[in-house]
Amino acid sequence: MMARTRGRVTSKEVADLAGVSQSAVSRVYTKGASVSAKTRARVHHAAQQLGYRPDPLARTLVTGRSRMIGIVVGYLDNQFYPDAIQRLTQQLQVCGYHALIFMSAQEIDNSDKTLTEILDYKVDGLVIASASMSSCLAQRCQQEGIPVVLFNRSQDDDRLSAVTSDNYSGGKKVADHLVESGFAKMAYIAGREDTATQRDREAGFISGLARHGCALHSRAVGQFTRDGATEAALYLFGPQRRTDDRPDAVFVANDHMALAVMDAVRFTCDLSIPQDVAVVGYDDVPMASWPSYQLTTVRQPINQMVRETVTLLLTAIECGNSTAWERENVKPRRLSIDGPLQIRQTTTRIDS
Amino acid sequence: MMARTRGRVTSKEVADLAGVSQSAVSRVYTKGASVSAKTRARVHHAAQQLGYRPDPLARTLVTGRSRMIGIVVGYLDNQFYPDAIQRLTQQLQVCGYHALIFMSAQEIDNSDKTLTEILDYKVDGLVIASASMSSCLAQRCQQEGIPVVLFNRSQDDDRLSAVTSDNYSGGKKVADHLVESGFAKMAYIAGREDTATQRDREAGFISGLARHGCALHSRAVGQFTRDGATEAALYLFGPQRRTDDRPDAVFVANDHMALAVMDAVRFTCDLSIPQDVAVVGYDDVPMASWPSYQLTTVRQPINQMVRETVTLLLTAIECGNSTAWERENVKPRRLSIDGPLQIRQTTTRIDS
DNA sequence: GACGTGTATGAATACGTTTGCAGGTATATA
DNA sequence: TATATACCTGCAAACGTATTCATACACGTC
Repeated sequence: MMARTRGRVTSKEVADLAGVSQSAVSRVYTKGASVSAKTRARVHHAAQQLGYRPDPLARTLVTGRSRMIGIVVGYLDNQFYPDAIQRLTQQLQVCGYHALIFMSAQEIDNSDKTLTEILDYKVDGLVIASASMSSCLAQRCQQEGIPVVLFNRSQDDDRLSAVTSDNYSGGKKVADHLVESGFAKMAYIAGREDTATQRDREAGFISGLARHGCALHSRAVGQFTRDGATEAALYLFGPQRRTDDRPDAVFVANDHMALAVMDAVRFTCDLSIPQDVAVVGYDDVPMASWPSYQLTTVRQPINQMVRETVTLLLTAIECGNSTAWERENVKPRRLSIDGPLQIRQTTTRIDS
Repeated sequence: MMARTRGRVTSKEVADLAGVSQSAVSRVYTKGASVSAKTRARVHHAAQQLGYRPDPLARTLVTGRSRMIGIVVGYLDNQFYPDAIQRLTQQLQVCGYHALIFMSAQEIDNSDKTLTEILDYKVDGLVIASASMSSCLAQRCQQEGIPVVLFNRSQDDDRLSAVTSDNYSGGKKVADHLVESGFAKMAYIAGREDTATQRDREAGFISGLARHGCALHSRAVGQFTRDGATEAALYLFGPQRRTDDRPDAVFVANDHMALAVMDAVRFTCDLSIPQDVAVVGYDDVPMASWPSYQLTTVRQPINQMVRETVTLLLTAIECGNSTAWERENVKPRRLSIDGPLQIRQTTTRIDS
C-alpha cells in the first residue's frame, strides 16, 4: 500500500500500472460491466497497491446519480426524530446509499432556500420528516424528477408518497382503552392544527369516543412543542379550573408533549397520575418507558416505517428510467402502518 | 422564469442566451473574479430567465473544495448530541458550509470504512463527536490534508485540534459543591475508560475531593450508556449493599447516565434524592432541568464550543494554501472552555 | 503619438469518471 | 476452413464547471 502524498489516485494511474486502458479500470468498478477475470485481477492488484478508490463526485457528474438521500428534519428536540434518523441512516447505508441530513429552519422562505440547496447537491431522493416544509416543494421535486417520501407526515397533496403509522386507528385505540379503563371526562391536547398527523389522531380519538357514546370534555393546543404543551396542561389542569370541571384523562398528540404535560400536571398542578389524571401519548419514544414516566402510548412501528420508507424511495429511484413501469410503480403510495397501544402506568387505575 | 423539462440548465446555455462566453458566466459566480458591470448584468438576467444555478458538484470536481463539513457521531440517544448537531449545522450554514452527518457504527472496522466513505465525498473538514472512532483516522485525514476538529472529545494524539469543556475544572467544581453541601461518602460512576473526557472529569473530581481532605468512597463504570449506568447504580445502591456502606452522593460522568441513575435509585432502590443520595451529572442536557429530574450538573457551554469548533475548522480550511501561515496557524489547538455548575435540587440539602 | 498599466474577455484545458462505438480475439458451429 | 456469435477491450466524447493564457481594449501619462 503506497501512500500518495498529494491529491488522489486516479483511475488513469491505476490503468498505467496495470497496463490496461482507463476504461478497463472503470469497468472493473462499475457493476454489470463486462471485464475478463485476468484484467480484473490485474486492476485490483494495481488499485490496492496504489490505494485507489473511485471518486463518487466525478461519477455523479456523468451518471447523474449520487447515491445520496437527503433527509429533511425540523427540530431534534423530539427524541422520535433522532431515533428515526439513526435507523434511516443505517438502513440506507445497508442499501449502499448515504444520508445527507438537512435541518429546515423555522421560517418558510428559509426552508425553501434549504430545499434548493439540497437539490443542487443532486440527491437521488428525499425523505421529509419536517412539518414545517412548504408544500410547493413537492412540485419542484416532481419537476426535477427526484422521488420524495414523507416520513411520519402526511399531506393533502396526494401526489407524494408518505409513510406514517395509522394515526386514526391509534387515536381510536386510545379512546377504547380510556373508556374501558373507566375514565369519563376526556381531554385532548392537539399538535399543530395544520398537520394531517394531528388531525388524524384527533379524529380517530373522537370517533372512538363516540362509538362508546362519549364526547370530548375539553381540548387545548400544544403545537407539538414542549412549551406549548405545558401551557395547554395548565389551561386544562391549572388552579383556575374548578375541580368538578377537570378532565380525568388526557390524550396528548405526541410523547414529546405528553412528557411535558406529565411534568406540569405533577409538579405545577400538584396532581397525581393516574389517580387524578390519566395521560396517554403517541410515538413511544425511549423516555416513555423510563421509570419516571411509564407513559401509556401508541407505539410507532418505527422499524417497519423506516423499512417501508427506504423501499419506497429506492424502487422509485431505480425504476426512474423504464418508462413502462414508471407510471405504474412510481405512482405515489400512502402507507399507514398499524402500531399497538403500549399500556403502562399512566392509565392504570388503582382500585382502592 | 422558464422551467426546463429535462436536466439542468448549464452555464453554457446561459452564456449563449447572454451572448457571452461560458467563462464569463462562470466568473460572475466566482467571487473575486473580474467581470464588467455590463456583462454581469446580462448574465444575471439570462440566468434568472433560465433558472440557472451553478452545479456544486462540478465545481467541486475542479476546485477540490466542496463546502461540505462531515460530522461524525456515534449514537443519538444521548440528547447532548442531537442538540450539538443542530447548532453545528446551523452555524456552518451561516458560514456558507453544509453539514454531512455520518453515524459511525459500533464496530471498529466498520467505523474505519465509514471514514473512508466520508473522505471519498471530499468534505473540506471533519468534526468528530464520536468516542468510538479509531485514532488512526487522525493520521489518514492529516495525510489527505483535510482538517479535523474533535468535539467534546479529547485524545492523547495531540496532532488533532479539539474543543471540549474544561472537564477537569468541572469535576473539581462538583467536588467543591458536594463537600460544601455537607456530603461525605462520595461515589463516582465512570464513562468509557478509554476516553479522555472520562479520565479528566474523574481526575478533577478526585483532586477536588483531595483538596478538602476527602477521598472517593466507591466507584463503578457505566460506559456512557443508559444500561451501563443503571447497572452501576444498582451496584452502588442496590439492596445487597449495607446501609452504612452506601454513598450519600454520586457524581455521574454525564447526564445521559445520571438520569438513568436517578431512575434506578428512586424506583428500583427506593431511595430519595437528595435525602438519601445526592446526584450530579455533566452536560446540562434539556432533560436535566425538567421538573421530574432537576439535576445538578456541569453545564457544557455548547454555543461557545460550537462557535470555536467552526472557527477552528474554517480557519484551518481557508489557510490550507498559504504555506507561510500554514505551520503557524493550522497548528492543532486544544481548547477547553469553562462551564458553570448548574445547581438544582438533586444536591439541595433539606435541613430538617 | 508611443508606451505602459490595468481590466475584461474568450478559447482551451483540466478535473475523474462513465459509456457508446468500433474493432479484436477467442470459441463454437457449420 | 469459413462464418457467426459471444465476449473483451481501447478510443474518444461527454458531464458542468474553474482557471490559465493570450489577446484586446481603454485610459492616462510622458
